[in-house]
Amino acid sequence: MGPTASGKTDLAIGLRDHLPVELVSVDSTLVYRGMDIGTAKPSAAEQAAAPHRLLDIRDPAEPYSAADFVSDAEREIADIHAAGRIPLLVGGTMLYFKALLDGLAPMPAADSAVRERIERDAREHGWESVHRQLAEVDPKMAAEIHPNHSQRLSRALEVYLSSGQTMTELREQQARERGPVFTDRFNLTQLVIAPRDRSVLHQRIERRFSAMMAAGLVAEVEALYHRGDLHSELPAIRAVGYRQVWDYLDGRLGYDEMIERGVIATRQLAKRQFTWLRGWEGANWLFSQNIDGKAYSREEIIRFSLNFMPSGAI
RNA sequence: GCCCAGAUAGCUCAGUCGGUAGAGCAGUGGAUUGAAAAUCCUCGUGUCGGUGGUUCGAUUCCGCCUCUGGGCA
Repeated sequence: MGPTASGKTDLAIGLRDHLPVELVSVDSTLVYRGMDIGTAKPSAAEQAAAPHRLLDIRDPAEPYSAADFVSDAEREIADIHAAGRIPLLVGGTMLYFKALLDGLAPMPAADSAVRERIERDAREHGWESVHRQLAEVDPKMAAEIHPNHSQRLSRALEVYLSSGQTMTELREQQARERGPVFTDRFNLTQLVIAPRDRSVLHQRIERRFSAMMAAGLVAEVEALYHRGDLHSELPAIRAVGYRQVWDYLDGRLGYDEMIERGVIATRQLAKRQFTWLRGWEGANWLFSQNIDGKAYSREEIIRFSLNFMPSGAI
């Protein structure tokens, strides 16, 4: 686990030379085909040397979800174990990690018709009205969710409207029926890789974004743009970098502004990932720079991470 | 050289009929159960360009200086 641009992929590939691991991507954007440069997807050469699972499994028009990930990842993990190898899950989509570790409540999948109905209701009567409706059926959830948080408000009401059960009830059911948790089922080692100083990560992010531009990010997004069936509301097109280039192609951002907004969005993503990671139970931190700010070499980082591995694995 | 307009938070700017100032963006901390690279919440003292003057009190009014635009030479 680690924030964007922290060197996760590089470490994972390096570990493959030392341990019998198979890589499983934990990333909400790497699942999309045709989105390679902006997602920093491992190159063809890297994938040839170290195959990643759960890459390129969706078209950008198709949404992917935390629940999809959990079932896909469970399947890959079982498959890797069956082959007598160790699954190495690598990525920065922290909700996916959490969903895999803690499980999800038995909730209905997203329902676009119900979702649209709630959207329309919100447009006509405001989100306060949606919040009030939720408070009537699920006061506990309504109290937990900020009235401005349209996305979570919508989902909570959607769960009730499409299943007849409230999110609170379904979570209680999840707690009651909880089987053996992930950490009981498997011998788990959790590693976080990140630089010590935020400013170092900010520099890496800026440099990497420039490299993405040089590698042809605009052309990559242009290809998606010209397909005609994609739009800016899709999860894939809302991804960091893609959204800003899309706005540039739409004429809503100038070239320099596009780059600036893209870098800013990446920094903000990293900040949110840090919020997840800081409080992560069971995380072993692996800093990619020493106390003086000097960057560790790839070999040093690999060696440090091997120290955390259960001896039986090696 | 002259005229005009500016100079206020990291950036763009608002404002103070004279009582030492606040928005957006950035940044920070947090939340997060089928959109999560999404979405939402919290946090704002800075010689108000410098220096003299008027005043009980000047970032605000006046003079001079410096710098930045624009115009005229």
